[in-house]
Amino acid sequence: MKSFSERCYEVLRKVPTGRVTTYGEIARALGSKGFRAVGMAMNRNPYAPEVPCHRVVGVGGKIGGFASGVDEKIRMLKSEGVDVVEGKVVNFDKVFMEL
DNA sequence: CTAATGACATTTG
DNA sequence: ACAAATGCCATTA
Repeated sequence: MKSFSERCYEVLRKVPTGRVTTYGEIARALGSKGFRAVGMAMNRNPYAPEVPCHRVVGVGGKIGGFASGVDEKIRMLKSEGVDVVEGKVVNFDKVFMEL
């Protein structure tokens, strides 16, 4: 029996480079509305490079937060081709990955 | 087992 | 449109 967090990692690891998703989508994909619980799992993130937790943003493409710092998260996204301005993802609708 | 917390989202002011 | 308050779920103390 896998914990809720592992479930998040499973779906999140499906997100390819240059693409982002939201906490709500992940929770919805798991059949739950615990957006916050998803964030907790991301913060722990035991599967560092395997699970691209930095590709998870809030609704509307808002970056929200990051364990290593929001700046680091934005930097990684930009490095993957996702443009971020003012802590928000540009072209969010285009980079958004629906689960 | 109960209480408190958090990388959110939605509803009010 | 922005800021603050409330509600939600799972995890941790």
